[in-house]
Amino acid sequence: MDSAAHELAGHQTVTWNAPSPACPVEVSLAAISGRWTTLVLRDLMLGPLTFGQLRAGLPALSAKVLTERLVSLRHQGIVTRGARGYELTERGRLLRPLLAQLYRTGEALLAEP
Amino acid sequence: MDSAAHELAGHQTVTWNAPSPACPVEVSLAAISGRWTTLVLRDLMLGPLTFGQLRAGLPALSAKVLTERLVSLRHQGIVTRGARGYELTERGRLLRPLLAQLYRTGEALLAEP
DNA sequence: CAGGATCCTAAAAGATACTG
DNA sequence: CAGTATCTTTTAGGATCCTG
Repeated sequence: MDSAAHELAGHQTVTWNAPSPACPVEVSLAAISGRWTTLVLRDLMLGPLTFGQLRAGLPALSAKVLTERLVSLRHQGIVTRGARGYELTERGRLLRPLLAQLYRTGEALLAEP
Repeated sequence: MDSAAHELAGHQTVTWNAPSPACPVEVSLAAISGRWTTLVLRDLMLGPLTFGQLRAGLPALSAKVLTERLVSLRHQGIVTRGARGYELTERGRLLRPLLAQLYRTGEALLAEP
């Protein structure tokens, strides 16, 4: 209860309270927010992919939105574009435990109705 | 790489791919999505709170949006309204590790620029 | 106090067409 | 193929006023 309480307390200072860009929770949310974003990240976790490969894996995702996601992720330093296409950065790989936790929590929610 | 890979693989089937409500990741995202939602959840992690107490803790949050959040969280079975105000359910408490992970990941992202 | 009902604006998403 | 540009629709958020 100790470290968890500390971590939760740090989630925004208690006095002025507005969703603050400096809050670690907001930083994480910014990285995964937006429709399709977690799916794009999941695919990139497996290795570099080109634009076309990403589209092929997510057929219902329009080019426009995919472009927007990739631009945003690049601006956040989560993805880079190189010779092999798009690829997670060191920072991007930090998101893996978060995706895993999202999955685990979802499973738990589905199991406890 | 084993259990993590399994968890990531489960994040949507690979063939038809669209954000599916049945996907555990989407279930988790639904629980925490929306501006202010994580802050409301954080406050409720500490114990039951009335509508007014929640507003007092989040002064910049309008009554309308707070109402929307609480309705949504109640429909998801994450929050109940009782004699002592609003309170997390058993299911709602399942979100604690996720909030902690959001915080930790955010810290890590801020540390690795 | 604890909300509900309206109205308005802004941002996100989707469709489509186009370009290097 | 790998995007960009433009347009329309949808959704979220905020402001304000009203009510039990």
